[in-house]
Amino acid sequence: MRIGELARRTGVSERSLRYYEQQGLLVAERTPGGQREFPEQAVDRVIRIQELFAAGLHSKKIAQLLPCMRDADGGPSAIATPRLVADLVAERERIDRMITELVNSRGVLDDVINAASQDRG
Amino acid sequence: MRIGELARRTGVSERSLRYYEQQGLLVAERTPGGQREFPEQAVDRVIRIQELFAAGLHSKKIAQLLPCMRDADGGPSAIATPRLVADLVAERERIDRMITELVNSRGVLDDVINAASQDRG
DNA sequence: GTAGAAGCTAACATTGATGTCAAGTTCAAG
DNA sequence: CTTGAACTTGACATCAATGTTAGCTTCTAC
Repeated sequence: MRIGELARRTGVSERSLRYYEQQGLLVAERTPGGQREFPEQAVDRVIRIQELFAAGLHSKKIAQLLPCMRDADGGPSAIATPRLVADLVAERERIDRMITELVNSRGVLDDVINAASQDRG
Repeated sequence: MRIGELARRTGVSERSLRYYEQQGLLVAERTPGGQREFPEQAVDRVIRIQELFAAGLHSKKIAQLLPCMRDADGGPSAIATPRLVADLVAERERIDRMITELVNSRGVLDDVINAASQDRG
């Protein structure tokens, strides 16, 4: 599919998709005229890329990580190096702390929202 | 306490603490010489501010939110307006989506880490 | 072949919290 | 009083993903 459809189907801007390709996170064929042709599988991949961005990973690390993920259509095409594994373990710890913080913040918002709705009966 | 101690005890840089005060997130007395004097309670508050930042709230929204939180030492000093409540509900939904994404990403990292460690037995 | 939608590259802007540096002031202890 | 640590304000820099614009090209359908 071309970039417009991918953008529509993932909710990610064309600008970002081009950026992802530039960073090596997406691979696209090119038509003779030079337009990008993404595989169907790109939809899932974009969604996972977004999740990893949301988790605070930088594009460089995501680029290293992606080949080691098992895709919908098969096993991973690479195994993480020990160095990468160490990085990922650190990221995982960071994500765990982040989740804790998010849960706490969610609780704070809950309190404030509940206090207000209770105040107004 | 002065800013250095607060920075040490919260792990937040002095730069950020000054920024928080400027944004109305922290209130500090001043010594006759003009130095900030933070109350003991600022430690908890800074930690909660950091959590809210981590949750993706902007300083402006946090500033609105803070007076409505119940502090360690008492009830809330304000009740959220309906407008603010609507905002907070939206933020809460965003946080929920964010947690979901984080959990997914954590799973991806787990897979890659496990695949590597298993590969090396 | 032509019109309009969709795509391309490239460059510049934005955002928002935080880092950093400079030049000067205050504080605490001898 | 003096010295050094701690503090002040202000300005400028950074980061990384994304927005925006401009000028040009390709594709699709008639």
